[in-house]
Amino acid sequence: MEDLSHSEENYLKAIYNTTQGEIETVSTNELADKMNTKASSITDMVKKLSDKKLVKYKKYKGCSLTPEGEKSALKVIRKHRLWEVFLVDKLGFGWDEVHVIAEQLEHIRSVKLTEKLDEFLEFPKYDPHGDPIPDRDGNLELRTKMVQLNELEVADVAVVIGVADGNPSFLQYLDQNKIQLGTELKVLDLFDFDESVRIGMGERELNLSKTAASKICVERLEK
Amino acid sequence: MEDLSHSEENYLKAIYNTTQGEIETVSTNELADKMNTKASSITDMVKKLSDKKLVKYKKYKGCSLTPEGEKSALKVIRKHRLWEVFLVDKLGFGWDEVHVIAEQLEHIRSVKLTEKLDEFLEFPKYDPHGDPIPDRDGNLELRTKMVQLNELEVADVAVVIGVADGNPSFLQYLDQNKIQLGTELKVLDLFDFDESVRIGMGERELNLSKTAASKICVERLEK
DNA sequence: GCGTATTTTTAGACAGGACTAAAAATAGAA
DNA sequence: TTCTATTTTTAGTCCTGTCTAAAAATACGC
Ligand SMILES: [Mn+2]
Ligand SMILES: [Mn+2]
Ligand SMILES: [Mn+2]
Ligand SMILES: [Mn+2]
Repeated sequence: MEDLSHSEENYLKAIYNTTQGEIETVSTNELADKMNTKASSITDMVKKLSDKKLVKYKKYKGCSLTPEGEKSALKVIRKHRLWEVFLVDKLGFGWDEVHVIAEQLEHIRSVKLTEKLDEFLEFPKYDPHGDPIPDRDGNLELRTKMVQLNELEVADVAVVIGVADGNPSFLQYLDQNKIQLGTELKVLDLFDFDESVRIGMGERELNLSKTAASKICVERLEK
Repeated sequence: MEDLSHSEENYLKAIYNTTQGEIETVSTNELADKMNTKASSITDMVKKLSDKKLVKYKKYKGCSLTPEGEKSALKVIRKHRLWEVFLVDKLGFGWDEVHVIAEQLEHIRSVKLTEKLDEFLEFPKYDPHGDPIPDRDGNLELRTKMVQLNELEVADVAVVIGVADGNPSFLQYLDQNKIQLGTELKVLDLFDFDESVRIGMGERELNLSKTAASKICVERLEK
C-alpha cells in the first residue's frame, strides 16, 4: 500500500495495456519493446513488483497484474486521462500533444488533487482520444459497441468514438483529414486488393488505408 | 542546458531562497537543515551543480547561485507559483494545502504547458501567498513597499500583501482569524514587554504575538 | 597563539533503476 | 527426439542520490 515510484507505475501501466482483452499474459521481450528498454530491466522490475504482490510472474512464462496491481494501474490511468482532458479542454492543447505531458502528470501524488480535477472538468467520461476514464474506485466502462472502421460493411453508417493509436503523427493525419471524435461517416467502398476503404463524411469523400482504418474506432449507427 | 533532475531543481530552489536579500552565501549545514537532509548530501550535490556551472562553491565557504543557476531556479519557482494559483483559484484548494502539491508539479517539464497555464490563469502577478511570479524570462518584481506587520507604528494603516511563512499551521491560524491577502488593518497598540501588537480590522480587534506579526507582510496605506 | 568545539568534507556503503554480456531455458525444425 | 535459434534470466557494472562514520578544516574562547 505504500507509494510506488514513477518507474513502478509506468511498468504497471504498460502491463495493464498489453494484457487487455483475451491476452492474459505479456512476455518479457514484448514489454521491453513497448517500454523502450531492455529485457533484463523488465525481469528485474517484474520480480520486484511480484514481491510486492502487484504482478503475477512465473520465470520464462511472462507476467500479468494481480487485482491489487490492476487497481494501482487504473489509478495511474485515471490521472493520465483526466490530465489529458484538462490539457485539451482547458489549456487548448491539441490531442496529439497531450500524451507526453500526461505521462509526467499521471505520477503526481494527491488523491484530493485528482478528485478536485475531476470535479473541475465536470466528471468527464472519456479522454480526448475516446478512452474511458476509470472512476475513483477503478471501475472502467467497457466499450462493447466499439468496432474498428475496417470491420464495417459497405453502406454502414458510424460515428468515430476513439483511436487505437495515440501516436502524434497518426493524430495529426486525422486532423488534416478533419476526422475527430464525433465525426459521422458512411462506408462507400471496400477494396479487396489492399483492404483499403472509401468513406464519405457529409460532402467529403476519403480513401483510408487498412492501417489507418484499423486505428479508427467507431460505433455503428442505425442507417 | 540539459534537463535537471527533480533533486537538482530542489537544491537550486533552496539555495535561491536562502540567499535572497543581503545574505549572499548559504552554508552547508544551513542548507541541510532547510532541505531535511544531511550535510554530506549537500556537499555532494553542490559539487555536482558547481561542475555544471549552476552554483558557485568554495570548499568550507558555502555556496550561491551563478546567473545560470538563478535562471534555472526562477523557472522552477515560476512553475511552482503558477500551479499554486491554479490549485487555489481553479480547483478551490486552501492556501495552506497547495505548497506540497506544487512541490511536485513544479518539476513537470514542458515550456508550452507553463505558458498555456499562465495564459489560462490570466497572467497572475502573485501566488496565493502574495509571492511574485517570475515572468517567462525570469524577471521578478521587487516588493519594495513590503514591511513586516511588527515594524509598523501605532495608528498606521496597512493592507496584507503576503506571508513570510508558508507553514500550513500558520496559514490556518490566519484563516481562523480571518486574515487574508487584501485584509486592511490598523495598528491599535504595541506592547513593549512581549512585542505583541493589537490590530483592528473593521469592527474586529485582535492581538498578535511578535512571532505571528513578523510573518505577516503588509504595505502601509495613507492614513 | 593554543586547544577545543563545530562545521564541512571525504570515504565507503547502499538502494533504485538501467545496461551489457554471458548463461540458461524454451521453442521449433528436421 | 535432438539440435539450433530465440527468449529469458543472471551476473556484474554503472549512475544518481542518499546515508553513516571518520577525517580534515575552521572558528573561537582563553
Ligand atoms: Mn509515466
Ligand atoms: Mn489518451
Ligand atoms: Mn520540489
Ligand atoms: Mn507560494
